[in-house]
Amino acid sequence: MERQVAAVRRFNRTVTQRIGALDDAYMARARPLAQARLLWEIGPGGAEVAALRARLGLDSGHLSRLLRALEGDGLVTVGPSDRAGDDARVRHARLTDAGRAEWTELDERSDRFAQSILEPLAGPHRERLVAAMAEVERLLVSSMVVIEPCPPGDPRARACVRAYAREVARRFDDGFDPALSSPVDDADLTPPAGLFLLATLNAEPVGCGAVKLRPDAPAEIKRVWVAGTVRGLGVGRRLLAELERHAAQRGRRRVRLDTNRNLTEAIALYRSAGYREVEPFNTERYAHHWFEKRLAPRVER
Amino acid sequence: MERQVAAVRRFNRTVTQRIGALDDAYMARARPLAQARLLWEIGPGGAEVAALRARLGLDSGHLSRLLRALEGDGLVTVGPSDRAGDDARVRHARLTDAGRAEWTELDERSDRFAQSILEPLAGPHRERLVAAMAEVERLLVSSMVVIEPCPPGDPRARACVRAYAREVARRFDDGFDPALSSPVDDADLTPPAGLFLLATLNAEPVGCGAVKLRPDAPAEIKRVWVAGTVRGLGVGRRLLAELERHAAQRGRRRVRLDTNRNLTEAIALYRSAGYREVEPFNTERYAHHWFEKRLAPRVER
DNA sequence: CAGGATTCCTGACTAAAGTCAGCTTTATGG
DNA sequence: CCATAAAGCTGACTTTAGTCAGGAATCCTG
Repeated sequence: MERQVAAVRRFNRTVTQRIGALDDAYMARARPLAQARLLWEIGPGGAEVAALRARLGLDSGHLSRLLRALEGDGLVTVGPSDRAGDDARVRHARLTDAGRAEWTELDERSDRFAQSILEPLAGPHRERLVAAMAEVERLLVSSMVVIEPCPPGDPRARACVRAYAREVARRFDDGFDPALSSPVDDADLTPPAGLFLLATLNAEPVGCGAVKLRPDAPAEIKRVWVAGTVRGLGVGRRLLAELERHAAQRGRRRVRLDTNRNLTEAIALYRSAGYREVEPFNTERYAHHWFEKRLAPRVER
Repeated sequence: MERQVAAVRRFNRTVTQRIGALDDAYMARARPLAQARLLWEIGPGGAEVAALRARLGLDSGHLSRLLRALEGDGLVTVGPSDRAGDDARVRHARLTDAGRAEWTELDERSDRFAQSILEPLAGPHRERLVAAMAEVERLLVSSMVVIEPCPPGDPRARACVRAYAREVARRFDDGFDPALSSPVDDADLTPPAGLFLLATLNAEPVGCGAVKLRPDAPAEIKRVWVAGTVRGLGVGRRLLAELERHAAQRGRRRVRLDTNRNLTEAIALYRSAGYREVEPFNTERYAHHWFEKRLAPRVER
């Protein structure tokens, strides 16, 4: 671990600092960095002011002033949304022609900067750098995924469950009709009857998982799903572990689940997480495999 | 190439930006970021003011003021070097006990930050991240190596040649006595009689190479050396290519060199760069292999 | 439709960063 | 020993960044 920490620190120092500083220098033209970044973030398609504030993490007053500055330079116009019926409080920033030209310039500079990094390297090294960068990026992204309890009625939770249903419908041999599957009630996934976990990346939902805690039955895990964009990065495993931890904490000694034979990664995950296949314990229409795992009793924490 | 540029840009954006910002946040305690960075950079061993200025890229006035601020807080003392005989204009910054305590705190924060990146990842992913980070770092470092012509009498050039002699003395079966080797005159490596190239990383010399251009003989390459810290990153290949380019530009159609059998990486490099082994063309005491390469005639540029 | 919540804006600041000219002290090369 | 250069300091700025309290317009909810 110590060695790993040292490696991460060295990386932060050389890469983050140096590249970061250079990137800023390339970005800032005659303009203050914050303005350049904002212009960039608005982009050719325009953006809502609220979204910009969230993405750049700026104070509302500060952002307003930056927008006024860009407006003053004739690069941006800020006005209400063009679609009628939209919330008229929400304002929309758009690039003018001059702004678009400036944006293109920034885009090209960014390209040139990336090229200047690749250019001194010989072909194979170049390919290795790109591959390693992609790997770092993927893994860092996955380490930024946050998992927390969430009411199953939350819109983000609903979005995940819908995505889950869509995917399952695509992958099951005979499609998926929710009406034929045993239904799950929101109340069963709300503490203390159960728990729904939501995985988010930068506040965007990217996964979910739930556990049902019936009074004197084994805990039952449902709806473990991970978005394609972060699959293969251990998010599923983290969700599962978190659900098991919760069940153990609530005194359950066993946890079980059923799954479809086409969900091969899920089955692999369950096996490698210590689940053993058992006889069917329900009559779920779409299930082919039933798993169970014994939990070590855990102290309340 | 386009795909690679896009990958680098995505990396710059997500990794550099996010990690960079977080790193700053961890670094800055109650103190302004620039002060914290400076304190960190001074380190437990102290540092010369000029070195700090170079490393942090700060204006002399700005740095002075930052030092005064840290001095005012009792964290740093600035005075002349402790060794007698040193240049008394050069001032040396040292941490006080309080400053050392603060430094330790920053060090621990940096550790904690690195841990917070690793912690959400499962073991194997963690190892992959560390490996990928190391790879990115090495390759980026290599892409920051600058190769340029340099007078062979320059102190940095001399340092490289000394390092070359030391290494060669260690690796040759029978040591290396410069007196027994055919001597190379500085004048032969100075334009137009020849060329000496220096490879530097952040202004530190990390490699060299030279070519001798006798009037009507093939160009002869000498003293290609790369420091251990950047070996395996294509610096040797770049040096070689640059020397060949120069020879071609000066009208030479062939370039040759001799080498010792123990310099296996060098031999592999020459072969893969298109050199073919030829009969001995000189009586160099330490040479076992003689190589030659035909150059494509190149237009002046 | 009243009252509260949202969204964005402005005014009035403070803090930090960065710039530049000129000064003092110390080295160095004839 | 003198002229010149180099290292670092101070004073006197300007520019950016960031904060916070209110205020107008718009929306939502009962």
